[in-house]
Amino acid sequence: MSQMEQKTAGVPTLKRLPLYLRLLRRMKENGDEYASGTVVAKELGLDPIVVRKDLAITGAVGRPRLGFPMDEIIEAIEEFLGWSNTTDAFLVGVGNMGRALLGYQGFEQHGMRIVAAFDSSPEIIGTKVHGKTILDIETMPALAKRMHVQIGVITVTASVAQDVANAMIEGGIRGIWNFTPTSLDVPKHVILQREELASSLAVLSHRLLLEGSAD
Amino acid sequence: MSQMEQKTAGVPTLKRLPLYLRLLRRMKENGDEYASGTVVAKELGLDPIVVRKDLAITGAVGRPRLGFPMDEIIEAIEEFLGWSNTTDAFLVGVGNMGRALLGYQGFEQHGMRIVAAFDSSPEIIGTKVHGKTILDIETMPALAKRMHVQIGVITVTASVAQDVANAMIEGGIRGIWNFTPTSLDVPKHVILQREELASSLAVLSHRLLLEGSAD
DNA sequence: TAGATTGTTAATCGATTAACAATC
DNA sequence: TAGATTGTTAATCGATTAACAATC
Repeated sequence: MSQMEQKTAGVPTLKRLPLYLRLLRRMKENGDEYASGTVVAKELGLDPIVVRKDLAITGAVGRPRLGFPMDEIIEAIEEFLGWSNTTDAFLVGVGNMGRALLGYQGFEQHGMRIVAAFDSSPEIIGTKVHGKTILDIETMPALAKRMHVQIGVITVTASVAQDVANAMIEGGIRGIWNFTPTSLDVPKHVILQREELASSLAVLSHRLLLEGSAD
Repeated sequence: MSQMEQKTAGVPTLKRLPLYLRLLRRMKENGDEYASGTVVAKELGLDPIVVRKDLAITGAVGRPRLGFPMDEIIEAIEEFLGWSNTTDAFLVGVGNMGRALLGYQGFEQHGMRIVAAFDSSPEIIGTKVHGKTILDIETMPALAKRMHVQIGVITVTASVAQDVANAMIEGGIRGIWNFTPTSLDVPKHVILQREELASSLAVLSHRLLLEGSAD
């Protein structure tokens, strides 16, 4: 229906939008009918101007003095992120991290549903993890193609991550969420999102160091 | 011994340093004696100028035509991040994510060692997870103080995250790595690092949306 | 009206990108 | 010497911060 042009946003803005969304949903549960950028900013410890700009990019229109009507602003963020409908995902690699992600209930509120999980180990294939039967990795590309799966989550050992990525691409997967410390090579139409725990730790470590030496 | 001033770096640089470090360690294993910014950049898909600037900030000095002596550059990065000695950490909340992190072997190569894990559930306390006995959360602050633990990893349910953070601060913990979707309130001398899976998913989702609508 | 908030325009800051001299 | 690479200086780009008019 809406033929409107999808605007593009910078990465920092995109990363903050889910924080707003989570808070706004909670405020809605509490019965609030409007949300002002000021309140959102204070609640999340952000600058109000940042929040206002971020919300503006979603196309939502606020009312001076009141803020944004709750349903409109929530829908605007969901629409902007493509979270109005959840996208199907496959997960490959049922180790520690894979199990944790399979058990995490929150993804559906963030636009993604893990519809199947795969592994290569005969001991794991066929077992159930968090209610999902683990399938043979060999069957993954064909199944991805048939089900038009868009997102692939990689939680295997670093050494086989590239092979798994290749298989996902063969299956028509367009977005890869990589939890391994491997730099993947993919065609440029495939979108890569790397989850790098070491990077977070580096930021934390460096700040601890500075803080400690400030005495 | 070295009285030198610790330089400060921007967040983007800090996040890239672990990628360099991992690659350089692998190159060293392979017997390489020098590493040039050019090679590192190509291997990781980054701009060579970015790599050069990032490496410069660690204080390492390269040789024109050759690059950086392997041992010197590795040590410079480790030193800069405070990863020459591993820092002790406590983990609180042995659910899906907590278990995954306890099972992850890689943290010690990134400056952190989880020396104990805690939970509040009587069914879990006393059991072993990945070889570590789970302790009662009630004992955590005193133990943190006694052991001078610096880092606290929070993997509990969102609703109790603030309580756990408070207990950690009571125990003298200076850096908190928060895996829950809760905005924590902490004194300003405490360093917060939030791990927000929804943010990564937002970036991926938005790009999928743009790519898809480009047809 | 008075006042809080939106939305926009301008200024600042920091990161990335570009250009190039110095060096082994 | 020739050539690849470092290290530095300048230019560009984008994000954050500041200022302020418009509005209900």
